[in-house]
Amino acid sequence: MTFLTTAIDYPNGSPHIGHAYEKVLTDVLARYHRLKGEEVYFLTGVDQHGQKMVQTAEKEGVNVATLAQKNTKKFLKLLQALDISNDGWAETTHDLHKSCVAQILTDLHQKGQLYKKQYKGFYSIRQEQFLTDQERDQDGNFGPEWGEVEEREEENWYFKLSDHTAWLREIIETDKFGITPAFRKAEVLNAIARAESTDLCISRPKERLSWGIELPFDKDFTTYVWFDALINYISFAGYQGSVGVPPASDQAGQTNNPEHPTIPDFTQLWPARFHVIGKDIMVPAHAIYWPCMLHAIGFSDDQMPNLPVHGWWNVRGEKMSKSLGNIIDPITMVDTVGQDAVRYYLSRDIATGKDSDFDPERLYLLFNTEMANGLGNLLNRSLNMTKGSLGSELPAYEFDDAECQLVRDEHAKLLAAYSERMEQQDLRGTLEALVTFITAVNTFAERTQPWQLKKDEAKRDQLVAVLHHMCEACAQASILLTPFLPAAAAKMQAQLNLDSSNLKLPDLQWGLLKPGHTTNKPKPVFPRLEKPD
RNA sequence: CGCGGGGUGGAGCAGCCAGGUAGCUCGUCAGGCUCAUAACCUGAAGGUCCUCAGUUCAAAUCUGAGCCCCGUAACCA
Repeated sequence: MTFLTTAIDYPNGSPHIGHAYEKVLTDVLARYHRLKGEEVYFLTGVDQHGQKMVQTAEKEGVNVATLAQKNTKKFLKLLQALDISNDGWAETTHDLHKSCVAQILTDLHQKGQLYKKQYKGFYSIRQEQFLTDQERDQDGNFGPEWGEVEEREEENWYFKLSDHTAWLREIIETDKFGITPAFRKAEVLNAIARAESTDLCISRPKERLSWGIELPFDKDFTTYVWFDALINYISFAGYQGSVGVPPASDQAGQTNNPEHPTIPDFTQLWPARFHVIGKDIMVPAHAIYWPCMLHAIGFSDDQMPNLPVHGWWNVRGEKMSKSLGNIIDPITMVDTVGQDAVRYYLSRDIATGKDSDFDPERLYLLFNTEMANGLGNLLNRSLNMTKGSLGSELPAYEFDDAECQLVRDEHAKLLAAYSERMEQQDLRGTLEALVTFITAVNTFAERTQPWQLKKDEAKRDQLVAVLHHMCEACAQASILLTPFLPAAAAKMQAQLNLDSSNLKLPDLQWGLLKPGHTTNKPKPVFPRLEKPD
């Protein structure tokens, strides 16, 4: 089974376009793997514990559990708005997760991977962590990024991270723990060098923080939020038999995928094919803590996940932030331009791994030119001519020529490029290949001029061939578009009268529309977006 | 400071890891078509791939030096 996850979001605020991006990116990958015929389990969720949740709740004057619940709903709403096809849903306050974390802590404690230590040092209240000399700047001071720093003496529990760093370096260098793009891998290796000698403090005294998971062997402490959150990737995947009914991933109290009402068998899921994450949580959490935790728990080298690290959407070259007031609300965006346009833009206008600028102008432009004018118009003109010239029926035909052959060649090229690009998580390149194909088919129409062929009864066989190639091309394109725009692809298929339910990528070949196939009434699938103002 | 990203025709970006006719979307100019969502197609103009040096038969791509821009508090993918 192919197991894909997103990072779990921190619900101390509303989701923004970056959250939406990670969901769409992972959803496209999940749907792609399903299209390949793989059984997929796609997990996403929320990380509800931690000091910052408590702080936000205090600021808003509400109970922290209430806050978590309220904001979690917003993230669930986002999944619906974007038609995210997650199979599982992780909430770290769920009992199933808490007991799994407790079991792991107990286990690590017994293995001697955890120890208690008195530590006196400088503590950043903002970052909730002790600072070491490595955090000092060249003048020996702690920079403003740490906020208020105070000297504090405290007893805490530590995880022997340093036991695993040499091993970690090895599996990253040998790509057993895959990190992409390549420049991120270099960054992680660099970060290991800096963090090699320090262990990870995994507890917070309960009097300071009680919102979290209690250490099972020392009731005076709460588990550090990352040590808790990262475990969601296995707790909600059935690790240590944590089977049972997971939390509901929609507001009707159902999991999104009725095929997976309970958590599947862990041995079939692990290792995760991908943990899709953002660049900000790569170091240290996902690229250092997490593999070391897995190693300490006892996972072998070939049971390590892969880490595709995506970039950020900026706004006018600036980082998106609440203080700049340039946050883009994905749900408003979907309400304005529709789910298809948002999914298309988020897939189309960013190179996976890099940053990009979120530019509404480009969203309109790309969607209108490539989907409305390109694919949508192609489908519309194909169906219209089939209806007007052939009474919506595509009978058998004999005709073939170089132009027809060219369309089939372009289709073969598309199939090759599609898989190649998708295997590299290059959504943008994949869509570019699709657009190239669409253009080729539009060119085919210009050259063969079916509207002229129609006038000559002697050329009817050629007309049938041309229209079949056009409709067939649309059918093919609709299948390949499914991971990106599932709703639009389904509409296309309805108009083409194509049942795609059992179609898988490996056996996708030219000839989906058999002789005698009838098409349905055309109606624009991608209405052009009218720019506001 | 250190760490990281970037500098590619008018705009925005791929390509660089695994050197070998510089690619994509838009824009501009000229033309064609009329089946279609005022959509589609063709042709053209436009580039010292930041600079310098090096390696090489060959460098946007590798190496070294330099210049410039951005990120590296919080909110947060």
